[in-house]
Amino acid sequence: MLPLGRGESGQGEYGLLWGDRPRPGRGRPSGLTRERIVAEAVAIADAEGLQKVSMKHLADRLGSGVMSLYRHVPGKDELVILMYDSLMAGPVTVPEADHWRDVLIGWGRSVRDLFQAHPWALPVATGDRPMGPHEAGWVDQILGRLTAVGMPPATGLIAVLTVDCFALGAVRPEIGGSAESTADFFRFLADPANTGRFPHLARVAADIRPDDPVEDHFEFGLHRVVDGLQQYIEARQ
Amino acid sequence: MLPLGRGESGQGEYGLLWGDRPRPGRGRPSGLTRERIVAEAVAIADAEGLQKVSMKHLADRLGSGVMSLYRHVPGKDELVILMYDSLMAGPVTVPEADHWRDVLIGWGRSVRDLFQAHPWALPVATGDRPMGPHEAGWVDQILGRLTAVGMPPATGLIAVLTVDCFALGAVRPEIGGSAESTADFFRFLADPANTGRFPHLARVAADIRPDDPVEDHFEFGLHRVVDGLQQYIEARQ
DNA sequence: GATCGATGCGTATGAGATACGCTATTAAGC
DNA sequence: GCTTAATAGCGTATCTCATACGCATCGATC
Repeated sequence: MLPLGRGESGQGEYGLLWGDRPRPGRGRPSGLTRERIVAEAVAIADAEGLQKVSMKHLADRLGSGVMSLYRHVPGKDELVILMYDSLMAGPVTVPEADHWRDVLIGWGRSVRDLFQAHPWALPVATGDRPMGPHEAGWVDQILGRLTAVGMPPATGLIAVLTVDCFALGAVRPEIGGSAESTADFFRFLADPANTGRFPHLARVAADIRPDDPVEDHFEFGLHRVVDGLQQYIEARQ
Repeated sequence: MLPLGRGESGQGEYGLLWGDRPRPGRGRPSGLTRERIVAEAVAIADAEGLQKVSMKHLADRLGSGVMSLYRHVPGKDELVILMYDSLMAGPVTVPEADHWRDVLIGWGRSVRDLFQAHPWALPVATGDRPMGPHEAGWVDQILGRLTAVGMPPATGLIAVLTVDCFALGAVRPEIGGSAESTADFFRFLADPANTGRFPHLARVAADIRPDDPVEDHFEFGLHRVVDGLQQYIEARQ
């Protein structure tokens, strides 16, 4: 959560996230819409990477002129913010559960799934950005699910934050071709030439086993985090 | 960990991270060095943000021509990778401790401190990048500290990864002017106009207290993560 | 001192974001 | 129907950047 800028107050240029744009009566109706622009930009980023989202490329895809886009979004930076927030439109998909523990596990996996589907969004998420309405909606929904199974709201918020933070940090190695790279790295460490340089890493690399938790460290970590939260909560009751 | 590219094998352009460059006997000795370039780039990013690190700006600071830089780094993208890895040169600063628990806590705080000092590095860390030698060195050192106080190496690795992931995800709200923004956000939620839109968040916002864990959610989460790890490890013994 | 191999760097190129201003289009009011 | 105001679409120009290319320069080696 960073600058908010609802309406024209605050950061100004971020009013685009929260501001309700009035429907104009007069004037030419717009063929382009912000929604269409943002959706197409997300499609490009998903398929070709965020780097390939240029105003020109985007305009070509939409069959419009480059400068037309600026009638609907203030600039490229703001577009990226809108792209990110748009990912969290729609309902959170967390399986039904009777215990908050399982809700949190499901939430962590949802976050992972989101970033796996849109790898470009991870650096955006960790950059300086305002919290958008769709993101807030997601958090609100998951909070609702937690309170519905008996968790106090304030506790729910901190729990959601903690799981969210872990998921955000842990999803990077899950993205793209990292699995092979990790294996590559361990092979590299096993090479005698490098054993001396990183002795402790080399020792681990030497006796890694297929059933080792490193192999699925997202699930491993997720359960440890939830365990830790459970221990805290139960101790307070 | 992504493409490694040690030497010329693998990704090619990332050989710059691991490759030992030969000292040339002949030819003009270089006034510029990769180290100086990277250090100056880091200084710019720290002071003005990563966006302001342009080859021109950098060259001006170094008193050299723009194209001279390309004799020492292949390009801008690679420079950023080098900048990131350079942050982890030098020893890890984790206080002495007798129990692995405190080592992990100290490690988590070190990671936080690093990104607080260099906020631009967070999106770099979460982007697609190879693991560099300095980063590997950091992990190796902390692994050594853990094994020194009796933790099995394989367990140590997964524990370090888990804490690292949490810290990486949790450090963003700690950066820059986020504290005020969070407060702003809660004020926003308290506004009756928004209560209906995010009912659960609004309820929490209404009764947040100064001593609430949300106020220092990094420390809170860090301890929960380590609690969870401890529970797992003790259960296996 | 001649040579070779590396560095320093000016210039040119091309991509990208975006300010400006003109034109086209439509609803509202007459 | 005609005028007018408000808005969308967008071509052009400009500015910032990264970087390919090639020449000039410099020093250690021979």
